[in-house]
Amino acid sequence: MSNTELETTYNARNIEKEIYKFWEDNNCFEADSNSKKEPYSIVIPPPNVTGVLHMGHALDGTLQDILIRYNRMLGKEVLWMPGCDHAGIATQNVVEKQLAKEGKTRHDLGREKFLATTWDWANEHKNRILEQFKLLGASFDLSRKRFTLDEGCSNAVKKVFVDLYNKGLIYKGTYIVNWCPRCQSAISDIETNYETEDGHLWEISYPLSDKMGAIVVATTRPETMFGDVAIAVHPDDYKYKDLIGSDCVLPLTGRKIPIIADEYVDKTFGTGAVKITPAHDPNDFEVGKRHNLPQIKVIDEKGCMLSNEYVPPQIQGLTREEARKKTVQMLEEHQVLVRITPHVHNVGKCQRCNTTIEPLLSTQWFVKMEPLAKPAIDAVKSGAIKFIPERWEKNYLMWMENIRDWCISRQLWWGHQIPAYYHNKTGEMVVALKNPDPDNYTQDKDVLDTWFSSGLWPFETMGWPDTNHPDYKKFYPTTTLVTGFDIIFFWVARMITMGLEFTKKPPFSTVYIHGLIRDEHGQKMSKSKGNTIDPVDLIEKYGCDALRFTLTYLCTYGGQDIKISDEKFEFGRNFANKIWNASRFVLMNLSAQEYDLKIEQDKLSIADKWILNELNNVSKIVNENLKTYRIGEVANILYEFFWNKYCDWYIELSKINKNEQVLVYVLDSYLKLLHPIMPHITEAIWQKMPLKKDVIGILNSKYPEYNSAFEFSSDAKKMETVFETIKALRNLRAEFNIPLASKINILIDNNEELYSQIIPYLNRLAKVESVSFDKNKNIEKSAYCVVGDTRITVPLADLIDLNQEIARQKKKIDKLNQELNSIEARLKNEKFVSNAPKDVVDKAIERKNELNSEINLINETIKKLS
RNA sequence: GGGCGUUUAGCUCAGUUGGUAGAGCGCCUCCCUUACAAGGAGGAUGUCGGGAGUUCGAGCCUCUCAACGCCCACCA
Repeated sequence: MSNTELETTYNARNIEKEIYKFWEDNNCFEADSNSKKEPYSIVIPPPNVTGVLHMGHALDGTLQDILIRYNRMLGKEVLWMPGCDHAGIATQNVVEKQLAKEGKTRHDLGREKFLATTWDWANEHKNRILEQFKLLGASFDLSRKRFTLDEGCSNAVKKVFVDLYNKGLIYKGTYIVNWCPRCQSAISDIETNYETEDGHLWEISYPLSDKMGAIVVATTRPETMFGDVAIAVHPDDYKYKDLIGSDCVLPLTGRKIPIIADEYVDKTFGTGAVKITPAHDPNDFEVGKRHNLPQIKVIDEKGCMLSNEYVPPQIQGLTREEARKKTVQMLEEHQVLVRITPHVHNVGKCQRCNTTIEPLLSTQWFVKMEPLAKPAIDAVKSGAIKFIPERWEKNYLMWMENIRDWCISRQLWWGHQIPAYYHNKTGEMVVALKNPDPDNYTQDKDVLDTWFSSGLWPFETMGWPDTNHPDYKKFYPTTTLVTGFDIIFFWVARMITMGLEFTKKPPFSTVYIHGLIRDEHGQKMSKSKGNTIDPVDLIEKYGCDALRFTLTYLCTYGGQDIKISDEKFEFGRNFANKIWNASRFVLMNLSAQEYDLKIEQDKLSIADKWILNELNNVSKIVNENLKTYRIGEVANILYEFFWNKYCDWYIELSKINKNEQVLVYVLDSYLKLLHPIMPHITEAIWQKMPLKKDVIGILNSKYPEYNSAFEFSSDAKKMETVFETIKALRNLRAEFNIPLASKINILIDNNEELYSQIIPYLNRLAKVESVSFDKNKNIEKSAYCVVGDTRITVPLADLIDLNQEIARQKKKIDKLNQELNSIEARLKNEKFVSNAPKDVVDKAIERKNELNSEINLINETIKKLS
C-alpha cells in the first residue's frame, strides 16, 4: 500500500491509537511557557482521583479539547492543564469500604497507616482516569499533570489558609452545622441536598408551671424535645399574649422552660407555638442566641441520643429513629400527645452518602464569605468574567449575593490537614505554615473541604504562590473554563473568589457552561439506577471521533441537557465512515506526487467555484461560531457541508470533470476545519495526503479562514440552478418509473450558455443522452421540468401518461401559487412596503417576479399538454 | 415561596439580531452506479403547548394559562 492510500475499511480504534501515539511521541501537547505566541489556557475540572471516566467527562473533555485544538491552530501557545482531585470524602469512603470488607475501620489502622493506605490507593488510581481521558483524544499536557494533594497544591492551600486567617477571613467557632452521622463529619450547606419526605407533625402539650392549662407545640422531631430550652410564640399572637414570660414544664423530664416571644414564629403554622432547641436546629440556634438561652445537646455525632441528665433513661443511647418512636410512645402514655397529622417536609441529606443530616452544635472552621464575595460579584457584573450561556450569571449572582459563611473543616483524615497548632499544655492556638514547635504543639486533627483546594486550582497548578513561575506568568489567568452547571457554586464561584483575593485577577475570562448528560428518558445517569453508558465502551464500539462528533453535534448553545442512548452514536460513526471513504476516493484520484495548495483561478469551472465559495462560507461561519462557543452549530455546519455538498455533489461532479487542485484544496481545508472535533481521523487522512507540509501534523496547521479570493457567489448561484435541474430530472424519472438504464434526450429552451457547459453533468447525473437547444423543435408526448426561467422538454413517447403529467405540473403550480399569493398580499399592503426594510421588499418583489415567470412557463406547458 | 429551563414532523432534537420551518433516526418507492448498503436517488409527514397582545409580518418579542423538569430558600 502506497503512503497516500487509505485502507479499504475504516478501523477507527486502530487508527485512533496510532494517531494518539504519534502526537504523544512528538510531544505535540507540551506547552512552552517561554513562547512568544499569545497564550490560551484551560485547566481541567480535576476528576476524582478514584473515579472512572463517565459520559460527563466525555462531553466536558471533548469541548475543552475542541477549544484547545482550535486555538492551537489559530497559532496560540496553548496549555490544557490536566490533573486530579483528591476528593476527600469520596476517596476516604472508598478506602473505608475496602477496609470494611476486611472487617476493619480506619481507627483500627490509625491515622498514619490509614493515610498511607489511601495514598497507595490514590497513586494506583490517579493515572487511570487521565489515561482514560487519552482515549478521548485529549490534547492536555501530561508533563504538567497535577494533584490537589501534591506538594505544590498543599503549600498553596496552607498559604491561603494562613493568609485568610490573618486577615480575619477564616475563623473557628461553635455553630450549628450540617453533620453527617455516617461520614462522621461536618459538611457545608451546599453539600446538603433536601429531599421531600412524608413525615408527621406531632402536637405536644407542655403544661404551664404557674397556672392551670398547657401550651401545645407542633414539631416534626419530637425526639429533640429533651434539648428544648424555651417555647416561642409570636409577640402579636393574641392566643398566647398572656403566657409570654411565664414558664412551662417539659413533659417526660419535668424541666422548667420559659415561654418567649419572637418574630420568627409563624402564627398560622401548627399551633403557633414552637419548641426551641438551639443545639439541634439552625433557626432555634438563632432564636436561642437572641434570647440568651442555653444550648442543650441531646444527640451525639453518631446520631444517637446522649446519656445525660436531660434525656430520660429509656431513651438514652437510642438512634434518632428509635428515639422518635419511643418518645412518641411515652408522650402518648402520658397523654400529652394532642394530635398527629401527616406532614410533608424537606429533610437534609448528605450529598455523598444520602444519610439524613443532623443539624448539630459543633466547633468548626469557617470562611467569612461576604467580603470575598463582593469582588467576585463585581467581576461578573462588570463583564470581566462572562458566563456562556449568559443566564447562568443570574444564578451565580443570586447565590453570591446571599452567600453564607463556608464551613471548611471536615472530620476526616484524607485531605489537607488544617495548619493550626495547639499548645499541648496551654491549648494556645497558632495558625502558621509550619508547626512552631513539634515537641509542644499538636496540629489540628481536621482536614479541609475538598473544594477548598480545588478553588485554588487555576493558580495553584501554575506555580503560585511563586508569581515568577514561568507558567504563572505565561498562562495565568486562564482563558476559558468549561464545566457543567452542577458545580457552579461548588467550584466556579470558589475559584473566582479565591482567584481574585490571592492573584487580584479573575482566574478566567469566560465560563462556558454545558448541559448534563442524561439517559434516553432524561434521567440522570447513576450506577445505582443502572442506566449508565460507559464512554469507554462507546469508544471501543464506535470510535472516539464518532463519540466526540455525536456529543458535539448534540451540544446546543443554550446548554440543554443531552439525552443519549447507545444507538445515537451510530450517527457519528456513519459520518466518520463517510469521511474516510470520500477521502479514500480523493486520494485514489490524485495524479501528482505533491500539491502546494495553490489554486489557479483561470482553470476553475463553475463547479469548482461553487465548492470553493461554499467552503469559504463554511470557514467563515465556523470560525465565528467557535469564537462564540456555538460548538454544536459548528458540528452541524461541517456535517452538512461535507456530506451534502462535497460528497453528494462535488465528488460526483469530479468523476466527470476533475480539478485535482480544488479537490485536494477543499479536502485539506475541510480536514483542518473538522480537526478540533474529530482529531484522529482528520490527522490520519491528512498524513496520507500528498501535500507540501511545513508542520508535522494537522494539529499544528493553520486553521482555515475566510478568503475573499474565493467569493464566487454568482457562479455558485448558477450551480444551484444546475442542481435544481438534475434533481428535477431525477424526480421526473422517479415519478414515471423510468429506469436509469433508459437514456433520455432533452430539449432546453433557455440559458444555453450555462447549460452547454454542464452537458456532461446532465449526462452522468441525470442519465441524459443528448441535449438540444433548438427552440422550434416541437415534440409530442413530453414531460417537462421548469427550473426558474428555463423549460426542459423530456420526450417520453409512450412512457408518459399525459393526464399524469398535467396533474404533476398542476401540483407544482399550486405550490408556487400559494407562495405567490402570500407575497402578493404582502406587497399589496402599503404598510409592509413603507415599513419593511428596503432589502426585504426588494427581495419580495424579485421573488414575485421569479414566481410569476415560472408559473407562466408552467401554465404554457400545461396548455401544450392539453 | 423565589428563580430558571423545556413544550416544533412518529421518536430525539436544531432553528444566532422577527421576513413565513429544518436535521438525524424511523417510514414508503427504487438502486449492490467500481469512495462509502455505516451507501445512493426520490417521497410522505408539522393550525411550531393553549390564549391574548405588539408589529406590515411572530417558532422567535410582551403578557397570561397549562404540563413537565431543574436550582435556590425553607415554617417548627
